[in-house]
Amino acid sequence: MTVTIREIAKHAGVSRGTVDRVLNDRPGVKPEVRDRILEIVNELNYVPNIAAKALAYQKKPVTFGIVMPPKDIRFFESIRSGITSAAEELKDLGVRLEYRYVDNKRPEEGAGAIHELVEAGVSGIMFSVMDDELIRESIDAAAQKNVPVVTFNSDVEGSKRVCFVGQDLHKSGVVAAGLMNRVLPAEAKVIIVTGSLKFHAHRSRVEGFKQGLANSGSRLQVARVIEGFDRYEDTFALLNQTLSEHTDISGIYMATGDIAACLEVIKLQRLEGKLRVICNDLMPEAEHGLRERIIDFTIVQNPERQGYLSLRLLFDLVFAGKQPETEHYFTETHIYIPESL
Amino acid sequence: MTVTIREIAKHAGVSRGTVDRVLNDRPGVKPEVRDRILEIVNELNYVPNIAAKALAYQKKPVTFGIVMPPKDIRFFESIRSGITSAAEELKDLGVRLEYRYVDNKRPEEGAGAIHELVEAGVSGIMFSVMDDELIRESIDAAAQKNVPVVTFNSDVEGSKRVCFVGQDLHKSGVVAAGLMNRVLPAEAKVIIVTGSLKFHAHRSRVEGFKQGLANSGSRLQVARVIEGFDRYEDTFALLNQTLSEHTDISGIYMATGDIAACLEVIKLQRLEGKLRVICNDLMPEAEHGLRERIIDFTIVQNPERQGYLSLRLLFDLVFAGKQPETEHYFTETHIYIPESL
DNA sequence: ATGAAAGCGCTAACAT
DNA sequence: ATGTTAGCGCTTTCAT
Repeated sequence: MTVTIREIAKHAGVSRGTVDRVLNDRPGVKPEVRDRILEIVNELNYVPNIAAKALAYQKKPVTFGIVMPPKDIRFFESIRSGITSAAEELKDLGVRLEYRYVDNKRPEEGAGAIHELVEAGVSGIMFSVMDDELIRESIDAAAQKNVPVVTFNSDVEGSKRVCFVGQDLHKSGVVAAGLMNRVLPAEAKVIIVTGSLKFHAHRSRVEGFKQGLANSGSRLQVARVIEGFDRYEDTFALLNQTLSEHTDISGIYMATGDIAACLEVIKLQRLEGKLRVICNDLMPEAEHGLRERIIDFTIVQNPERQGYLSLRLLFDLVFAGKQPETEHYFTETHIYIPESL
Repeated sequence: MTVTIREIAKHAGVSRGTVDRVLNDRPGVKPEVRDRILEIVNELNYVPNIAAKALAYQKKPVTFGIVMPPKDIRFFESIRSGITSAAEELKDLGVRLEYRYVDNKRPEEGAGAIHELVEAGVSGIMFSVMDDELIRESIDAAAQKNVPVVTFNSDVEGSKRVCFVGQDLHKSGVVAAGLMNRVLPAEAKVIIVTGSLKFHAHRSRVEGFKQGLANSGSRLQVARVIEGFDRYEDTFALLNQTLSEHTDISGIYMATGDIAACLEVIKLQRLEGKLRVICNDLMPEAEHGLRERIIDFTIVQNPERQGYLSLRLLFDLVFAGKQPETEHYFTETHIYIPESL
């Protein structure tokens, strides 16, 4: 027999309305009554019926806000598709989505979006904008008003977000090292391309790679780490120069940075097939590089799943009161070669 | 405004009960009325509300039957975990599961299970038992009685199952070839281990592998294809013999077969690290081989997803009347190395 | 502070 | 053959 609100009410000798008030933290119940009801709820192991809840909410659908970089950022496409498929499943349960696209470089936009959404009465927020003090405050303010925030893809550490869903950057570096080990001879030299070592996110992959080499007792050498600052020109110039100067390089790990620039340099120097190249993610340039057989492997961390899971976690929290089981949800690491496309 | 049954009824000038009868193919409606209602349903683009449906079904929960090999078959563990997580999501919508574990080698058990489940009144069946005439008949009989069957992991071709969810065996072979190409020198020799070339499923991977080599213009040579009939002894003996006779082999593709046997032979001949070994799936032996660095890669096709998707498809079909979009759903192909575990 | 009752959209049992 | 109505479990509004 499933326990319903009616049951609880009967046991407590009150009306269902009162039980509902208690369960949803609404005011207007004497503390002692509230306590007694909560006790019974626990004792009887009451679990709300989602279908009934969804049906009752029909008039005033539950809305979740989503704050992320603009649509034209290709990287977020697959995350969006994951969100969409979760939304598809939850549509039947009356869940609506409200997107806010903000500039990653302007924390005030992200913070503003959160504020707006909270004012608009959303029941939860998915958030993916680069870490910043303004944003942290904004998330905490939302938490204060009982609007849970789930960060995805990039975390806002130290904030009161309920959890983070994203990649394990360190691990992707370790995996890249593992691959290099398998495709290169023992003492080969490789270089790493990253955005900027100042950023934790960029550094993680580089560190993972180095640690991966160390852990496996590899004798591969990292000849150089190039910081391209995610700009085409810088990446192109530095990589071009490095490869000209060091003709004994046999592998490149594109940890972060402009893949197109990397591909161009390789073509320019006619190194196609002579270098083993590993990059991350399945953006169009990476796919292109794979198909052209310039890139050997790309390491992907299930972005669809990131989107799907974030929304699902928010839903479970809001609808079923189910707290996330961990603070960090990492999506699985997968390796792609052209044949697996 | 969402279109409800009430709306339809109003438009058609009938009662909601009648509309319900039409929508659920229940008897007792004049054909002309039925047609008119269906017309209106289409015109107004009616979509049933899942939450309401689930709530109404509360008394008599919808049950899906699952027929698969016994629990002790490790391979099905991850598929089961995928089923479980879908079931978790659907529990709130009143979905119940009824498992039947049957011997893969005894078609009559599988056929019997389907029959029983249909008699027991399940609303749909997930099925994974090896192809056979008896089974085909049983699936068709279920279809006749309006009980949809989704096959997963291994298909029952030619039957009236609504769709199949599983691996793309050919593709896994192609990917294996792609990997071999990258880790072995141009003219190296490899051998393939399979169960029996008589079985379509076993053959597919082997063919995929060969075709993968051909397509990429590889000069790798397949020195031999060994049929181990999925038995430890046969696999061990044949592989041991082959590797003794051909000392110029530099790679093994374990397409299908006993991985433990393969690992033993390699250890026996002290070939650890000298051979590049690629296998499939993430069973305990494969994991073990990966960690020991005897197996270089294992190719996995998302078994959790197979379980999850099969149940979800069944649900969508039964609850929302959503027909599967394709007859074959293939899960994604992923490559694992020890570092990605 | 608490109770009673009217839905949310659909199903099923009962009436006509 | 078709209409009516009482739930399914929860929320919310209106009484008390």
